[in-house]
Amino acid sequence: MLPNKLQVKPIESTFSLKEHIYETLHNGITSMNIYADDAQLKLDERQLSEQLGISRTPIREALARLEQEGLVTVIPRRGVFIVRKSRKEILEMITVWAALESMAARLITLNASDEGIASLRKLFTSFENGQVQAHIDEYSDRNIEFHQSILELSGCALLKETADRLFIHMKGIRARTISEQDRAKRSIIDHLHIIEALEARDTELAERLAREHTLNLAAHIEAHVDYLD
Amino acid sequence: MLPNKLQVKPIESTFSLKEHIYETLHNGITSMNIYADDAQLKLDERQLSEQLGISRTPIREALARLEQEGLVTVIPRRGVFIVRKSRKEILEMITVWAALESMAARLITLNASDEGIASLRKLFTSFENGQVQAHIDEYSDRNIEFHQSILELSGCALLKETADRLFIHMKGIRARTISEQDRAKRSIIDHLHIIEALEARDTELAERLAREHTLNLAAHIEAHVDYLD
DNA sequence: GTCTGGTTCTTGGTATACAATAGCCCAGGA
DNA sequence: TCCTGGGCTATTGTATACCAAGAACCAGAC
Repeated sequence: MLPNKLQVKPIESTFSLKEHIYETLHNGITSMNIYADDAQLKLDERQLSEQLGISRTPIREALARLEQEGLVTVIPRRGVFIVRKSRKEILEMITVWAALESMAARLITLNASDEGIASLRKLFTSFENGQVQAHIDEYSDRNIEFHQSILELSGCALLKETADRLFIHMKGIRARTISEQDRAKRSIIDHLHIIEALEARDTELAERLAREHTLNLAAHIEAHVDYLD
Repeated sequence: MLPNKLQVKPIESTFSLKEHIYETLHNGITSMNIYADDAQLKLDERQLSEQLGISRTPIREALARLEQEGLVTVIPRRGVFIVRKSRKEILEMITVWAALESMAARLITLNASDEGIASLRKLFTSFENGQVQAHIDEYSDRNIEFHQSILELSGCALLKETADRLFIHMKGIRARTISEQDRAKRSIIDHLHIIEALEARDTELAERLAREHTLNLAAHIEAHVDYLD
């Protein structure tokens, strides 16, 4: 049966050049390995404007935004450069992240619904029998989902937003560290413990476990990651 | 005795138009009462460019930066508007802040020097005899200093940086709430307790007190501040 | 070979013109 | 009087031209 009212497309994609360029550059930067020795870290406004067929203005706006997020730095009369995060900066990000996530865990025990907490457990049902090694890629995705969900369930949008801002810089790093088998196994156990604490509404325990789990990542990076300066 | 080597000024002030405009607008916005009924919330690019005697470009860059910080919002073909934070957003900011500051307190007990912790106590020596009411303005300054110092002493620059980003939006709010006598007195007691916990290197206690102190502010605002929507 | 001085050329900063569109106002008709 | 349609205005988005600063390079002198 056809509708008797005119169906209109709900929303016109609010396409904006600077937005588009921002996303393009953002994806490009976060998906490249900026720590490779031969990585091309310099960006050229004019070259980009030619490649993309647009003027410099929207590119400059996109670059300015990327600069404020800390992905690039623009040095007057030198050029625009993709920034390599130092080991110290990465560790600080994880520290802040731990602060955010532990607060999120706390809030969940106080405010979240039982259904919300239950949804966390579902993320890991397929790994119950220690099949982590077999599906390491899928696990990595679930791992990220788990942490995103924790922040989401806290009910504090800013908490998630702030963490997301940090997360931008972590994609590359995290994908590497998580793929080490041993850590994946331990990580999944940690997650289940956190879920149990949340289910039990044990505020202090959930907070502590969430914090320690994240800080463990920091310790691991400090000890084992050597491609940072 | 005169130096036998040429003394040079260490750094040339890297004056930039967009930087200057950014600061001007930033100061202007944070120091005005944007919650007054008759507050002028609209900004005009061209008007600003005429007033300041420069072109629109650097103004647009400054506005873009302010937008990313959440101080203004620019609606295409409508204009640039100063954003009023909702009560919910303010409360979320304080929640995130609490997360950051409690982590900072934790780190201080683990890493900071005794001298650093001692410096905190000095901030409040002049208020020891309950002279808070008499010097409420000075107290307000010290209060801010205290929280800044906590984040500073944590040794995690990003922690402070992230908090500063939130603090931008709090200036107006905080100045009002702190001036209520009763709260000032309670606040100073809280601070001293936090300092004691830090001095004792009691990690868990310091973390808890720092968190609760900040969350108390949230509770107070939720209960008593009525000029937010 | 090395240092010095200047010249060139790259590159971001700024100004300005033009385009696109959302909102407003007014006229005209029912 | 109210509604509708069109065009006018206000305001940001985008393109482009020009400028200034300084990094890099090169030549010449010692």
